Amino acid sequence: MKTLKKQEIREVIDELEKLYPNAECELNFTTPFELLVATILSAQCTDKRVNIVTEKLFKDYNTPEDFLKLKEGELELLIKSTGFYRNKSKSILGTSRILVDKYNSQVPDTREELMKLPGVGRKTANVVMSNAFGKEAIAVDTHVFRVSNRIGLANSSNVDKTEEDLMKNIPENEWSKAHHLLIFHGRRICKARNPQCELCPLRGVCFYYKKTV
DNA sequence: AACTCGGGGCA
DNA sequence: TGCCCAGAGTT
Repeated sequence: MKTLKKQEIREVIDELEKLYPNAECELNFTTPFELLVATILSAQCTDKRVNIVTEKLFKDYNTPEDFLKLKEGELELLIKSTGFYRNKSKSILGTSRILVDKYNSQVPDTREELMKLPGVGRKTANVVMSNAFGKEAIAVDTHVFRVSNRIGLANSSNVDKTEEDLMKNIPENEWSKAHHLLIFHGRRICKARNPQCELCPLRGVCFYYKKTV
């Protein structure tokens, strides 16, 4: 596998934008803190189920102070259907504690500070920076990783280097947009199993398609 | 690099 | 019933 040429990369982004003109974050939130909580909950869970949980959860709890009123076990019950609920409950409460104690209950907007919060890795930090603070970032989840390496926007076996490849190959003012386009494509056509290559406009340049033909 | 956490939707 | 889902922490 190699990576595409610059002109091909331009065409890929344009094609994906035509295919998904409304690609955007599908998690429901009204504040950076709500997005941070929703993104922690979204690990190995569909965003639809996260939205079902947060729709009720955020009615009663939408600030770090609110969540600190809950015991770990109480929060576990509220978020149970998102899976990994023990880890997520610890992460949300630990993060809430730090925000109240050190950040005046505000969510920091730098990757370094976000990644110090329990349960916040590079992917979650990038999602928050991009969708809550308008900073350009490429959050590499399973979809972005798979699709970009199949097509040839990246050529790497780990997510950190995939992010480096993407930042190198994609203009900085399009990082956040590209992130959403790759997720939409991964969920609808370039699926992990049985990808719908016959529906994909990127067949002409895609390394994965060339390999499977 | 491999392992663990996990309930719910869907075939 | 088996497989999979907008990851992160530990060993």
